[in-house]
Amino acid sequence: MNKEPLSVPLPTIRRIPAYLHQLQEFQKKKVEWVSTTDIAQRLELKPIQVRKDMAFTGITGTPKRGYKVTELRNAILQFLGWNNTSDALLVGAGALGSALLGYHGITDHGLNIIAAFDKDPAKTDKKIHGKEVFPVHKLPDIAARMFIQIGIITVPAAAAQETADLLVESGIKAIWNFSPAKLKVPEDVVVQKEDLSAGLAVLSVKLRNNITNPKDEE
Amino acid sequence: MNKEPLSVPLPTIRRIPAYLHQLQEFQKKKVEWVSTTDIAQRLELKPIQVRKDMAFTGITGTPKRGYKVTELRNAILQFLGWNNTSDALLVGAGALGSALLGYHGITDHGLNIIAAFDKDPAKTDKKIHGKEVFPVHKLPDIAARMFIQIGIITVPAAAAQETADLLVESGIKAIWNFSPAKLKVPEDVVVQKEDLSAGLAVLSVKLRNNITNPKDEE
DNA sequence: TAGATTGTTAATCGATTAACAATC
DNA sequence: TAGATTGTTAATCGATTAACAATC
Repeated sequence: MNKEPLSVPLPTIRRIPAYLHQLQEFQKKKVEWVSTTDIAQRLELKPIQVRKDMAFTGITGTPKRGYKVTELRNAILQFLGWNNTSDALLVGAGALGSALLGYHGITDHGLNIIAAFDKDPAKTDKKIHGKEVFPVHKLPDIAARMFIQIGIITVPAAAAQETADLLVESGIKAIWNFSPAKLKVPEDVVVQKEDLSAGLAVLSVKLRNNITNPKDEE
Repeated sequence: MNKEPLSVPLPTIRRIPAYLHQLQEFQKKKVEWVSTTDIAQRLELKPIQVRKDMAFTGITGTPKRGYKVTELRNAILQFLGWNNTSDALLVGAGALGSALLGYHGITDHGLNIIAAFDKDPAKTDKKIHGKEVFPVHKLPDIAARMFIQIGIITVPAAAAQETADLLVESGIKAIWNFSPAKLKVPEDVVVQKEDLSAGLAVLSVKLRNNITNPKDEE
């Protein structure tokens, strides 16, 4: 049954980086053991949920003491594949693309952006935050030569599908899509859509509810 | 029972901007009627799910024909409160903050970033993408005078809580938090955490699964 | 008209939470 | 030791999906 690894619930996967963040804080403070009660309190979650999530990393704790901080951290890095960084290419050197190029700490998340691409000649053949920006026609060659697996799309919606097609042709196997467009890709390519507007929608609705029903703390 | 408005499922709220995007595409093409089958197909969702979600906007369709594009679009804008834009302030004029300042189309999402703030004097008293960047000590006065309700945090994790405190003191009621820190705020302030690392974690796990189990398309 | 699509009610599925025995 | 915390099994909750009568 090759479906086993996929069976980790999506909400669990999404919470795991927050656990990692906490564990790194504990590690900085030289704390050796941590309980799910500690972690849950900091993240405003229920201890039982943290415990259930932790189980997916394969680490077992010890009753009364909790988990070893370092061991748990390493297990999470392993689980996410963030212990060694993967190379990635970014297409679309606009405002958002530049931000990702300049985002230190993205390497802590297992990603190393090698270079950027843009079809606007005004943006190419210079560096943004120390990364070279190439004309987009150079992408297939560079991607293939370096066996890049991950592509990041930060182009406008209208250009997103053609960008995805180009990445796929160039051998990319995973796309981090920051455009609002739904991408069509072959089944062996995974896409993760990062949708700011979804988050903003939640904020908008929460704000409206809070104004309409003050003190509604449930 | 004042809990009623909150009872819209969170996943529904997150999907709604994607529906809006599709409806605007249809509107551009001068399409008058749209069915949930159409929308679902474009977003790779089930029609029944789209129909269930639409019900929360209060709009009813007509059997055999579907929904009126314009009517549905307006209902969604109304539902999200994106029909008139709210003013917002942004704190942290680094790479990500600059990106948000330069992000056209954020006004389509009901947000109008009035100004930015930073505590680094090197970044202040100039404009980024046409928006003034002020020293952070000027925030309370500007926020109060303009009755700003929304604050955007794009500072590093270490400075996130103090930024949140400042925003709250200045009368902000909603915080869009792009830092990995969990913020403590009074109960009448809503926080939406935007967590890139959660998305990247999902991508990492999907990629690993796809490599380990090729052809696993389910 | 016939067929596609809606809205509603019920069934299923999956994630969260609770309960509790085991234990360092 | 006593008490806190783990891991497991069961119960609950909420969202998704299915079924289907109503209908333009």
